[in-house]
Amino acid sequence: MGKQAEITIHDIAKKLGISASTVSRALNNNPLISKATQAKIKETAAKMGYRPNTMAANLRTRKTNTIGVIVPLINRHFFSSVISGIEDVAYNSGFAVTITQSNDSFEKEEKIAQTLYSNRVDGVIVSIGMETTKFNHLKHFSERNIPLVFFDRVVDEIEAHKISVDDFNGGFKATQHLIEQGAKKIAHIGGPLNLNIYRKRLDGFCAAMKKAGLEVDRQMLLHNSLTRTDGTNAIKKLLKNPQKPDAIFCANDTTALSVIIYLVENGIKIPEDIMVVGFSNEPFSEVVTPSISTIRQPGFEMGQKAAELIIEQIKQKNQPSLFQNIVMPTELIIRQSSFKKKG
Amino acid sequence: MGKQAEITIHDIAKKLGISASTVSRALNNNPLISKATQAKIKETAAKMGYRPNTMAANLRTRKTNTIGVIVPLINRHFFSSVISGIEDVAYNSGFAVTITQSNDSFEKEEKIAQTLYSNRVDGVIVSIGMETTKFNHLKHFSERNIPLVFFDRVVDEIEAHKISVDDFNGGFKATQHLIEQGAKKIAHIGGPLNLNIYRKRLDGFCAAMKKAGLEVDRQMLLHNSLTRTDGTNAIKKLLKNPQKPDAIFCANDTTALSVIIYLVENGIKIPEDIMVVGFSNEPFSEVVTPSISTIRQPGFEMGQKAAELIIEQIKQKNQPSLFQNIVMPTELIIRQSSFKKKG
DNA sequence: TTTAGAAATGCAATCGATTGCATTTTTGTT
DNA sequence: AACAAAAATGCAATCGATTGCATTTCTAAA
Repeated sequence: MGKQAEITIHDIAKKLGISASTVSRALNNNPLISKATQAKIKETAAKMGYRPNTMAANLRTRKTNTIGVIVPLINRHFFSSVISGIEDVAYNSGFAVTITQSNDSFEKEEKIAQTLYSNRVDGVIVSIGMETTKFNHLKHFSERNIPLVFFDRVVDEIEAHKISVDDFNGGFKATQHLIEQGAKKIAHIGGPLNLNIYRKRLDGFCAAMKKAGLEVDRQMLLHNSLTRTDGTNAIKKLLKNPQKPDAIFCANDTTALSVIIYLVENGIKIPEDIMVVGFSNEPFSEVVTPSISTIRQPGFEMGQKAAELIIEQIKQKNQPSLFQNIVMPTELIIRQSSFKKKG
Repeated sequence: MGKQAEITIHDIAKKLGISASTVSRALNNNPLISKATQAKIKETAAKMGYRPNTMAANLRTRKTNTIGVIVPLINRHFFSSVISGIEDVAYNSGFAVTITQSNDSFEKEEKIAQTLYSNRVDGVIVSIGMETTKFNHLKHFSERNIPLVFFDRVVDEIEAHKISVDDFNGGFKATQHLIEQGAKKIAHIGGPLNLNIYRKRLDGFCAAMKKAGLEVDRQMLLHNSLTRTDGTNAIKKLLKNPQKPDAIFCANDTTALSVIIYLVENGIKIPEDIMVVGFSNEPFSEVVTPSISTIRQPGFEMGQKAAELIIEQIKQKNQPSLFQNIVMPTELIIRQSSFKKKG
């Protein structure tokens, strides 16, 4: 088979009768090398089919030009949007991206973090898993001056750049909208409270209720993992209450979808009997019937921003004295599932 | 700041008064090392917070334990499912995964391939972009004995393992189903014909038509990039024909969605006036109204299989004499957009 | 033509782990 | 106790590119 030998700078050097250092410098556009020599070296390198061995360079320079990314699940629209944004910016800055998924398992998240460290990634962008309540595996990075950027599911306990959407405001706007549409008994199906995105959405919900002088009924607050099944169970539970809700704010669109499907199946009218608002603006939200009112999260842009921040940190070597806490604005998208009348 | 120095096997060796080779062997569970020494070394390594430097090992062993993945767009349900499947298997076999997206740009695909090679990934899993008609950048891998596995958008010209769904059969089943539902004038909105998945879907379409003794009307065959906009333009065009279709087989769900939305907006009844079938089973297809009949593609499983195949190749070093061409079965999912009566 | 200074190139160590081969230590047998 | 065989450990080269410092070559002014 065409078992081509691997070509190194030494091969090029030998062929041209010069030293490897000169070849290395020429290929890196080092101005110490004369234009003539550089041209000759580059030409020969191309002709010989030379491809630099990044590992060797990495080992020597102690840089990998690689950004590690940890997300709960790649195959989720929001996360894959973020990844896409990260990849976009990283690629244009000459960085590779290593993607890993924790599957919301703490154990896997820890192992992944170790692997990324062993691979000496230059920086890590992470959104923590649902089970994560300890953070040593992540502190490890900042302790070693390896830039860390959190997005969406951020960690308060660690100093780092953080990018999140305005979950509080999102929860607030969603709830206020329901109130404006005439809701009085609003339920909330939220996520695990160890994740502050869900705490904040809940806080926003409560704040809007309080502002409107409405009571938050304990029975109307449910928390689970926000899967399709969880959503169905939650709506069943809510409908068993003596006090039935006239509106539900779900902490994600998946749950909202479950709720809607269950309600439609059981002949309960949306939005007339019960209004529903979700969170995240998943692609299906727009096209389902009734279409789901939701809070838009700019995933791609968050990814871009995360990559920009981490690359900036990587380039300026030492940790910045001031960490940014970027809160992306949320946008309420009103669709059929909650639209009765002009607010 | 806690600027921890990096710990190497030499540090461990020095602390224990032994040689670095012994430390290296102990950490790699080499049986040459006595149990006692090994235990002591591992303990000390843990205590000192040692983390292996993968780059150094990689350079020496000429392996990276990394799989490169090239997809057109990460942020697409099918592709992110595949990636998720790849990551799943790779992680469990100790491989890292570097993900890149070509954005369907040939230029970017070429550069990405170079970068992956420079990073000396152990293997590459790829689904080519829409613009790709030349393959030197990919042949480069197989010529250098770097395992290559294609999925979905495979390349006939290169010998390698290939994993695709049965696009022909998918197209055939979709069309046959429409015929069974009473369609006579069936249109097809397909993708670029340089991608064989779209050629095969078209072939399946034509075969089913021929089998039923139906004519394929040239006017009823459109090809574009299958975006939302393309879909809308295509349906507009089809409706302008003197001969209007009574059914449309779309080569992906996105196009089917565009078609459906346009038809609904214009008061054309689905499936009564026009039936629609898509391809891929995107998450929205199930929940849109009318729900979209489609062909299921097992993305996650394809990713798993791709990872298994490439890892197998990587481990047995030399290229297999026989390349597999795995064709995953497709499944027709009948939903509202095409269901008039029992087939 | 010299020669100082600038420009270009080369030497050799380095990054951290691996590994073939040599050497030392241990074990078991007589 | 002696010694061969087996087990454990160490030495030193290696992977390929980078880079501080030394050396050579070139340029231009005297």
